[in-house]
Amino acid sequence: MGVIRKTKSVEALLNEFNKSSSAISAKKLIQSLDSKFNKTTIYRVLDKLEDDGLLHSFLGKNGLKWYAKCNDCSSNKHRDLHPHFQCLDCGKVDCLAVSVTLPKIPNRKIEVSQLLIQGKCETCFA
Amino acid sequence: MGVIRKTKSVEALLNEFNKSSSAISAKKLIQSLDSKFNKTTIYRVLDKLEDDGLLHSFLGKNGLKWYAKCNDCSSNKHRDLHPHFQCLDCGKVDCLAVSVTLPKIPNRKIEVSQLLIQGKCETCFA
DNA sequence: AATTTTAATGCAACTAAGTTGCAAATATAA
DNA sequence: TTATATTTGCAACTTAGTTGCATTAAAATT
Repeated sequence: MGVIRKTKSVEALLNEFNKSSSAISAKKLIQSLDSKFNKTTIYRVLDKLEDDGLLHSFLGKNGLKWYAKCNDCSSNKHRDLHPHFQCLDCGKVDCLAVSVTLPKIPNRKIEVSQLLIQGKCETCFA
Repeated sequence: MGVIRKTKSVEALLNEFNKSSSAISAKKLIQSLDSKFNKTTIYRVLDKLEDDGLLHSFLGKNGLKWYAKCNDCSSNKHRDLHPHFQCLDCGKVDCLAVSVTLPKIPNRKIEVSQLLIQGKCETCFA
């Protein structure tokens, strides 16, 4: 969790997340930035940006890793229930600005929780 | 979705799920039954049992695939919000017998949803 | 500004979960 | 008992993500 340096890769990745409000998969980022950076670098920078609270990650369809910008979740240390919606047709993932109340679970300590909702998005739901 | 045959592998796998009420990862099943069946067979039988509504699957930590017996979820076609709890210490996954109400999402068609809660289980939460 | 320290990068090789094609074996139907 | 259809094992493959290490670049120190 060292201080984050202003490198080209950090800049390029943050730029990708500023371009769209959707979540982006690591796979997609590697494809998009293939000519500029090595995939190892991308995985490592994403990791670091998550550690530093600028991004949060979650698993989508097929166990693929997705990242999205943190808006207000940095304050509560990612312990809120952050729902994501993935379209099973086009694959797009959106962060839903909705809060879900967790069930009560006695004798257990909740650290993270993720809710993935899958179906058809506005565009594909004709 | 053909008729399921009473083969040794089907019997062995169902037996594993009858032994414990916890969910079991495909990885674990392959390890347990390594001497008896090929991993390909295990993946295929799990697939089939899920198709036939005897098991349901979801993704746990690191995108690993987990399976659990269907108790009452076969009736509503797996469209209920079925929460799972995974212990980040020992890795165990339990199906929680709690129902969670989904947020309202306009213009989208919800097909599946999964809620994974991670933290420390009763045993590891000392 | 030059040098030292520390972190970031690229590369190649690796790991591991899950998949595929095909021939052989086994279960069910006829 | 024979014919048909499904299941199995095997080996080879796919692919997202990781690791070690030498090199490069950023920031701190002098």
